[in-house]
Amino acid sequence: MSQEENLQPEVNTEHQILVAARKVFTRKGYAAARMEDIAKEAGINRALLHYYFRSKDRLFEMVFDENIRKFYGSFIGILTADAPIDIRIRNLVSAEIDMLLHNQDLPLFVLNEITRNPELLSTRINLLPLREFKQVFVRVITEEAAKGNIRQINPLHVLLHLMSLCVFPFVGRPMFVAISGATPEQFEAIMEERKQLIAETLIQLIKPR
Amino acid sequence: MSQEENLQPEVNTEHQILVAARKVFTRKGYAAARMEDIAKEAGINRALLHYYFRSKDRLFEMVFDENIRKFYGSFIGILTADAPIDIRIRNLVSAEIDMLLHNQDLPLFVLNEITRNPELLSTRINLLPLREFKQVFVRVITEEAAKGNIRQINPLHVLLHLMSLCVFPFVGRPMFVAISGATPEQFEAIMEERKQLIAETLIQLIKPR
DNA sequence: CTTGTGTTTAACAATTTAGTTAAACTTATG
DNA sequence: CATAAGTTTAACTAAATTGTTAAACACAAG
Repeated sequence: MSQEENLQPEVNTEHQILVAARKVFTRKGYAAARMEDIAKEAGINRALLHYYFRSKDRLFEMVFDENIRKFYGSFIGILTADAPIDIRIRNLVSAEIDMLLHNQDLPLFVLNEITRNPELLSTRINLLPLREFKQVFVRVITEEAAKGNIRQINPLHVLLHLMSLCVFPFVGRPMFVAISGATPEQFEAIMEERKQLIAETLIQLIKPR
Repeated sequence: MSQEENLQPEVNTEHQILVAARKVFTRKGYAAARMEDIAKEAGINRALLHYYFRSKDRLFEMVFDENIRKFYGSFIGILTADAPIDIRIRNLVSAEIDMLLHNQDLPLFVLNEITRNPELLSTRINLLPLREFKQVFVRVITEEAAKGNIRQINPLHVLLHLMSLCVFPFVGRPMFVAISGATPEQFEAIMEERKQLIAETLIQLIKPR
């Protein structure tokens, strides 16, 4: 029949395993993640895990690829949109923080795995889109500076400001929660507030002097 | 004789082990650190490691305590000094980045271990000085705002800006290096530049509107 | 020289974990 | 029903790792 093939791709076992693996790997990191944890999370047993995916490394590879794409995925499009630079910055910050609010474990996972194993970036294709984003970013900042819309400034500083302000709160979240006593809801509210604050900070940073 | 006791505390084995453990744990994290690695780094063998420190956990505990103290240690003093607020901010940022340049693996280690095991903060004494720093910070910002030296702003936002801008580059360093191609020397130079940029950003953030 | 502390060597036990395998069971489909 | 793919159970291997132990060794101090 014409509807034979997978009406609900979410409920086949292979996909369930991938979802479970992403959750476990992203939360605990490669070293601390146990195949048993993933099996339990997926509601199956270890034997079936290896039946679908040969090894822990293969599973991790897929999760890492997906996660690193997600990590910078939200950045790329907005930057080259047809809008004034400060609008683009507002949209960029907002999109990035929205993505991070939905994937709070993502940054620590990505930064961790890259630190422990830099070849994840250098040997794989993973680096290319990241490089491309950086080039687009540098070009945009340089062009806007040439037009006089913003001041002359090393684009890498702007990039570091952007990444720092958006990403760090999610990496430092447990420490922030410990010292501030914020609940998850309060943390989320603070990050919503920060969207504006961060955008204003960045606009202030690049404003002609 | 009067000079019998330890003229060079750096060369006794116990201290050598602690230095080695700090290096290995801080670089690789608890889960990935091997007792064998620590022994090799200290130039001894595993048996002697257990002769001095009963277990991996005990060793880790000491390293963690030392590291978390170092992590916020540089913050505390400067904040209450007798100087205009923007001078204090400049000094704070400068001291913090200097500390991080000398302990580049520190932030990822601390944030990682706290994330994987939040009780490290909640059950131990470790949280107290951190809380104290936060209280001092909030008080200083609030007082300065009351005096009209700075604008009304949630001190937690200022704290997050400060931590984000200072700490993140060291957590994201491998990714930054991968996309920018910066050498270690260039990275260090960029961070030196950023001292001023970050201080200006923070001053701009709290400036009366 | 003797003694005790620090140290190495080497072997060992215990535990955890990844990965494999064979057999049995389930279930949808022809 | 018969078959095949999916799944479970249970046992297993192999490797890595922490921690222990006994014996020998080095060496400084009495």
